[in-house]
Amino acid sequence: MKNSPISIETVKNLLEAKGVKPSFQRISVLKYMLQKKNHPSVDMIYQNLITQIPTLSRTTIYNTLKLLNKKRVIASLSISDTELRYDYISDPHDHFLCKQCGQIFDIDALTEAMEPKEINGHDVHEVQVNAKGICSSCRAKMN
Amino acid sequence: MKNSPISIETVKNLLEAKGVKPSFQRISVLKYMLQKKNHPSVDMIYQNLITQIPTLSRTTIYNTLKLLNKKRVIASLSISDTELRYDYISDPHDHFLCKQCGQIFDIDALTEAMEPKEINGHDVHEVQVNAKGICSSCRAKMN
DNA sequence: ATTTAAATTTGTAATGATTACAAACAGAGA
DNA sequence: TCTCTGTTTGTAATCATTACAAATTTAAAT
Repeated sequence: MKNSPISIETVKNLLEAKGVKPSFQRISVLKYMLQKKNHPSVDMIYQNLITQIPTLSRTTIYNTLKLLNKKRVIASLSISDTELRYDYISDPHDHFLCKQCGQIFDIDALTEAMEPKEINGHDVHEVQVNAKGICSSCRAKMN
Repeated sequence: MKNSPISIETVKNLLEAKGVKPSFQRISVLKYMLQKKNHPSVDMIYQNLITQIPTLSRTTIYNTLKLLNKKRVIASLSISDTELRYDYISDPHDHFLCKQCGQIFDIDALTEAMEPKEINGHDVHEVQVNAKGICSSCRAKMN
């Protein structure tokens, strides 16, 4: 999980382009996601940012993620049994969740551009493909 | 959501075939799922069965679903943001969740038998394809 | 049938993620 | 500076799920 350095300015522009007023907290949350690329939970974000923003509230993370989700900057992943995870919206791809360590990995889309707008008369807004199992690193440790 | 009548005996045999001791509560839970085909939450099952089994405990539903899941009789669906839903394991198919009413519909598999055993070195145990949007019935009501 | 052991069910308390809500705060304009 | 609006914060409430131990049921053995 290497960190890609990303400037505040870049994140700020990104938020403005999506119609989100770029507050310090919002920039921090999105910057974290863009750099870590780790499909974080609310708590992963909170635990990391609280070291830099001592006054940060968990509620702000919830508010921010809900807003960014509504503005289609990030997607919420219903892949874990216990908590929502979030992902910056970029090229289409699928996800693999390790049931052992909880890490989520990007994987190539398992099927070609499957984005029907309608199924059986229902309006389709999104389709997510979730694989689950044991990641290579955890399998190695199990020997 | 029409109820297919299913005999106790049928459910009992099904459980035994999967190595699950067919207690009254377990039969009741699985019979409910087979008849309703509604991908229920714990609470949906509980609210229905409590009318027939006044002593029923929610914990029993949790225990039963966990056991049936382990024995591969049912699958747990991470599709709702708020609660786990469960589905009897039969022919491969995908799911559509209505974000308005919360109903889950079976849909034809969006892609052909996509069950890789390995992706990027990770062991894959299961793949779920989840569509979300607004169901036809809810859309009609929104006019 | 009685006794015993094991498995199942039940009820209550704890945990943990998320939401509700109102007070505190910050920034933009007049 | 004052005011208005939007943002952030902290606390309390809610809700799904799990932990756990007591009570009950079942099956086996005598």
